[in-house]
Amino acid sequence: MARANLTPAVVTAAAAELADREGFEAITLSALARHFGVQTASLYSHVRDRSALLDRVHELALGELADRVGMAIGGRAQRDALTALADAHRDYARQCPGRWAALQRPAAASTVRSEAAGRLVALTLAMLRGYQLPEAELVHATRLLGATINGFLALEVNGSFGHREPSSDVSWQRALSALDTAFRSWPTEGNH
Amino acid sequence: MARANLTPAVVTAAAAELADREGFEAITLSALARHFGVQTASLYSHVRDRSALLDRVHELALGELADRVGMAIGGRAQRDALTALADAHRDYARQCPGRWAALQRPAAASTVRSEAAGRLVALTLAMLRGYQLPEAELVHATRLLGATINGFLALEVNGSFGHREPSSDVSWQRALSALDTAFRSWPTEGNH
DNA sequence: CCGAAAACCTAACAGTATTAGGTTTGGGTG
DNA sequence: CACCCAAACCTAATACTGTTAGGTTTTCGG
Repeated sequence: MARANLTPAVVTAAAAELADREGFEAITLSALARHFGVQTASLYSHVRDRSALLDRVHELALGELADRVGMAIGGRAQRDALTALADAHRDYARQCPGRWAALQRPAAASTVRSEAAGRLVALTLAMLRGYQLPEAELVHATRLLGATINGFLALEVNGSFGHREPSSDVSWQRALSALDTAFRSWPTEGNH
Repeated sequence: MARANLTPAVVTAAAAELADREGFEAITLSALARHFGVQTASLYSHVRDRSALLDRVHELALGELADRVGMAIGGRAQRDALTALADAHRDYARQCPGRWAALQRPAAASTVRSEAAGRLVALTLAMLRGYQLPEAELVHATRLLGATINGFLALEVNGSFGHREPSSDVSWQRALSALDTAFRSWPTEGNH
């Protein structure tokens, strides 16, 4: 049998595809080894352990998401930019559910310092700056934005909205409207 | 050795305490068996399998959360009620992180129909009705509320906010203000 | 061409869930 | 009170999983 000639990047990519296909929990060294026609133990030449592999998938997903967000918000401002950023997240969660799930676990220290993380933060801040918030409030706005988007998508992905009417698309519009309003009329000091 | 005299409820309670102490992933039949001084296989007399056990913890947590929310929002309305409901969630997530984590996984069909779930939904709707939203919008408001609260707490619990300044308490206040504003000025038809 | 690094393997261990079937125990009934 | 049966518990086995240690093979650059 020809050898697989694996690299950390190849293993990580396969893990991401496996996660999208069969769920994040399906990322297993055994399954990957089977996929490559290799012994499980051999993977340890390319990845420190399972946890490190999941961290790599996390960072991969972060980079892909940042790419999409960058494409989406270019040239837009305020609600248009907000919608573009949020929809980019939502499309990613739907098209790559396994990768997206990888983003829900705590980021490794190295991921926090990664280029991908910095890029996504920068894009988010760029979008928010269109709302002219006080500089000191940007961090709170970022947290609210992340909480709402991730919270909504988590509920949507795991089926908490049921398949009930009305469609969650309408709820999504309402959520974006609420965020847009919040950013346009952000409370200032004294106005708790 | 005297026998443990287990019941499904006792096993579930121990699983919940284990989760709060060592994390949701630490809920393992082996660990519970060790805790009770019993063979792992013996637990299958009381619980169908691990998945069913996690579902039971989920439902237990749902009931406890509904209790707290019920206590919290009594006699309050609008922002006071919103704050009480949200803080009840937040306190629960902090004091019972393992139980709270159990709520993040998809609810079993039986849990959806459970008394606890119905009670929490009813309390949430009661709070929202104080805002005089159109009846057809209650679903969307509920989804936004759940998304924001769960999303915020998920980010807070897994340390995504870092331990950076400013404290997430301020961000929490901002999020509640945003929700309060959203509910008070909910978009009506034509007002996208 | 050859030597070293990288890729891969075998072997082993530990922990986990799960099933099948047997044993003990305790409480209600004849 | 004896018995008996259902529930509680056990033993034994299987099948995964992750992980480490150390050996073999392939490949590629000098």
